[in-house]
Amino acid sequence: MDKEIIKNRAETFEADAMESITIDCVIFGFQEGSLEVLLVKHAEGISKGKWGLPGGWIKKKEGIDAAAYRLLRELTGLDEIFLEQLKAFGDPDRFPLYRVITIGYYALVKRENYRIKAGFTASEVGWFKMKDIPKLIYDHNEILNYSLGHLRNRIRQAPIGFNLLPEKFTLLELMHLYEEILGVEMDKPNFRRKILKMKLLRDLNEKQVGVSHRAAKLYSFDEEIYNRLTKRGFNFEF
Amino acid sequence: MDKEIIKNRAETFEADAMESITIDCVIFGFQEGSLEVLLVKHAEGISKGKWGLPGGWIKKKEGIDAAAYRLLRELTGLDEIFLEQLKAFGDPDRFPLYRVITIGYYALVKRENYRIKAGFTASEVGWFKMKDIPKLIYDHNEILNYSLGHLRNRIRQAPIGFNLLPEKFTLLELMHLYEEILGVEMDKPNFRRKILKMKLLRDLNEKQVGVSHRAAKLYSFDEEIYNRLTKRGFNFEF
DNA sequence: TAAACTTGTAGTCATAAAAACTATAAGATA
DNA sequence: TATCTTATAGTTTTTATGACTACAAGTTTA
Repeated sequence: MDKEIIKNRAETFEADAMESITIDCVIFGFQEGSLEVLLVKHAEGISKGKWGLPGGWIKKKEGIDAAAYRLLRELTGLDEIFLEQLKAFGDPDRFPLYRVITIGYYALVKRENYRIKAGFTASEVGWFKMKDIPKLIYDHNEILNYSLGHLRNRIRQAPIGFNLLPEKFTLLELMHLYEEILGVEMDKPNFRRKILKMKLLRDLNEKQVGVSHRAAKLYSFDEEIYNRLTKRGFNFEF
Repeated sequence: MDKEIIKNRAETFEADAMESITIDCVIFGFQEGSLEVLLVKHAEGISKGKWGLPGGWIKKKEGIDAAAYRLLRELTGLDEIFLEQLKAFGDPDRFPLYRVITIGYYALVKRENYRIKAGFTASEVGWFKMKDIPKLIYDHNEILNYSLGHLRNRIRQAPIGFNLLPEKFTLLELMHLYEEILGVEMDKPNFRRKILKMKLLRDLNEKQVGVSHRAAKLYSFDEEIYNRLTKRGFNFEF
């Protein structure tokens, strides 16, 4: 997201925002076994018609994390989204018109909750599978690639993958999530054993409904259980 | 490093630099079994007499990594230092006078090579052991704490610890480095076995000299070996 | 010069984790 | 009832790890 675009979108936006520094956000979703990213198509400006990461400006009295949360809320209508900073991207030529440094963030959203906020001014918004990512504006492909690498590391060291799944999920769904993100194949029984031994999941004593085969048990991830375990020295690792 | 400080140091510095955004760098060293950090004491400005991380401004036509390298070179006289970005720190109140976002970096230096560059304008520069870190200016303690956590993760996943050791080192020295940074005790024979099995180190067929006990073999870390292994799917992990 | 001491290096054993695989259970569909 | 699909349980083999013992190679001390 860069200056001119926002300028065209909403002139008032810029007056109380910091100059030369923006936020860009990689929003990951997971659907039907595929990792997807939310992109926006720019309606006007020098990048008209091109796809890019959603982003925006930081207000002068607003922390950078707060700015990222606000942007996400404006775009998706969702609060309480998992969001973390990646790093700053500051190549002097990354934006062609003048110098802008951007701070990259990545978010994980449950697709079941997601809806595009009405009134969003970008001309189009869409989910793209990782293999279908087009050429993006500026250095946004670089930011996206970096975020994927970061996600791969992070998902193995902290239980953040659950943010991409529905509230209730089966062990196989969870495994498919790991397979997709890490790009590996896993063994069902071994995966079950490993994740269950962590005693991290809440067994809901419920089963899938409406599937045309034996229904699997449903589980949920409970932050409290995780915090309790962590205090005792438990260390999530996959 | 924040605006006023630099202003007092060198008026000309600011003219070609970006506004509202700085770089701060955590420089790690390792000596006599202790992890140390390089701090500078500010000579003038509102933080006069207080210790902080070395930092500075980003020139308008300079990439952020390049700016960090330049700063490091100005401060230490060293090129080819291991340097990576941490993340941006952007609390709206982090700097009391006005809004400044800073991008944190961390560097690993070989103390054997290090010398403080003559003519550096900060009144004092010094190495501090982690347990002796004083209260620093602004949010620099937060940046430092974050960098230590990051280093702990990073050193277990990539062979970067070698940047803190002399060119030639013994396995015990390497083990002590890991013990110090990770805050754990390790078993000598087990450590040897694990690191040697990686076939990552170059056996120099040399021994320590001038030690008052049996001399240990010297090894060196060779980037080429590592790259070769990595291509074959090898994954450093400790 | 031998004994004692310090640190380096090699090897063993027990345990735990991971990977590979087999088998069975629980439904749904034909 | 037979057959199909997916869930779940269990076994075996291999590999990594942790704890520990023993010995080697030098230095220092008596």
